[in-house]
Amino acid sequence: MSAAPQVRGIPEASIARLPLYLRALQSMADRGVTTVSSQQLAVASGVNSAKLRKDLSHLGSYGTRGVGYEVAYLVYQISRELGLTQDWAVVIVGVGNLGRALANYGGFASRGFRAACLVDADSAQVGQRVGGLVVDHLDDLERLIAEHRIAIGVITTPASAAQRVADRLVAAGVRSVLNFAPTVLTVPPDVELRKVDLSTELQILAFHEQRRVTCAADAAVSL
Amino acid sequence: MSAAPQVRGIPEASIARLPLYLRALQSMADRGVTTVSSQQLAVASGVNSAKLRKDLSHLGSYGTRGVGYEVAYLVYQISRELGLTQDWAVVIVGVGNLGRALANYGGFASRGFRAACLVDADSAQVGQRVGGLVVDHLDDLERLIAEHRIAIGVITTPASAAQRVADRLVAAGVRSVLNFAPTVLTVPPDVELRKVDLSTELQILAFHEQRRVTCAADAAVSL
DNA sequence: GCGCTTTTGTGCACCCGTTCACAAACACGT
DNA sequence: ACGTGTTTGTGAACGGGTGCACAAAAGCGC
Repeated sequence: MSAAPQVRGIPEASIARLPLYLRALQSMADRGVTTVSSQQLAVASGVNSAKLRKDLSHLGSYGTRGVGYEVAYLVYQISRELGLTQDWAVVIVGVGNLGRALANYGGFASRGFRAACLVDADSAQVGQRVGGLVVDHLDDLERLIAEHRIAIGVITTPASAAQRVADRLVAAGVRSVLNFAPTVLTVPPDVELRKVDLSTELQILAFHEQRRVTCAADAAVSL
Repeated sequence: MSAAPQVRGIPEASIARLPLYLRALQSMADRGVTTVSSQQLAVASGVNSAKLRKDLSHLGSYGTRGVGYEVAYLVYQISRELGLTQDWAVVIVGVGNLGRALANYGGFASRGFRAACLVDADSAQVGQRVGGLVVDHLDDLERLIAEHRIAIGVITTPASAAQRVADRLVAAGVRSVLNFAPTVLTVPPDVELRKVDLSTELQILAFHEQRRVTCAADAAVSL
């Protein structure tokens, strides 16, 4: 196991950017590009080139000075680092509009993820076909997680149900949760929880938008 | 204009947490809570209490020492700071699964946002009713933005179309963009761009999940 | 009016992440 | 074989954010 230099030392911020680099690299590979410099890849990823080099250096010295990086090799190394060389089975809990959108989302399968189960608490939804899958009932969550070896849980329920669902996912052994419900979830420290929050993003935009008009008004007054 | 203490000095990280506090506060208000301490609100928001106090102090001294904060007043102040006392008109570009989900999402209207327009490049979609709105054609984007006084653009198109859409939004005067397409967008520096990226979030989870099994394997070897 | 308790607001030290700038390393032409 | 030009990898300075710990302030009971 000497292949891993310092596996545990990669900063979280670098990890969050690796998917970005990977996407840019795959796009380049599709266009037949075989070699790329840190400068080019940085522009394509929208980051600083020094930052990019430092990020890549965390997974090893895979570049050649005076030349750059070999695209295919870098794709492989990043994929391996992110654990995308295997398929991860995902359960989507909550078959509302968003759950349906995710189930139909093509980006899953192409990137190492597979929507293995869809569950909902509403019996009227159970049995429906959504994105090539049949909706199961929430009651069977634990059984489905065990049978399909689910590693990742995605919560697209209303906020009121999200914490209960999270608790059940964790109790059933899921240790990676992606939450779309607009609420704060509490999970044990060994569970990785990430959240995607639409209205928060919009509110941040609204702040900047309002600050703009406020500043404009202030400037008008001071003229 | 002496009401604004230091409008321009609020750190971005604090802004990003204000929506979180606001949600917790509104939930408390609904339950009839009138006063809250920084400790309580911090727990409800999942943050450190000192951080919360520092965040709130950026908008003024709205607390009472020995007592805490008045919920209703804090809701008002945060809403005002975030610019949620007015309604923001939003255009959703791209009526795929995700665009539909957003158009039907109830969380918009309740939080100061209004999906004013839906547009799509596909003529087959135009004229359909989605979430109480009729889909317009992408060709009319500029006219719709002007007529509806659109301030915020949401991009839910395929990645290949996203940059062109962003360019048109910006050219039509939109300066706040929320991008769901899995691609890096380039906009002028005075445009506020935020992104929500599903597959990136999943890939970050996959990294931690894989690291877990790697560590477990390493531990097994060293035993 | 006064001391006691509670809670805010904040100075300070620490840590993580970013960016600059440069030496080491490699390819390539001659 | 050797100099030249290019690009990586990284040391070091910098900046922003976080959390501790405490003084200042407000309410409350007596």
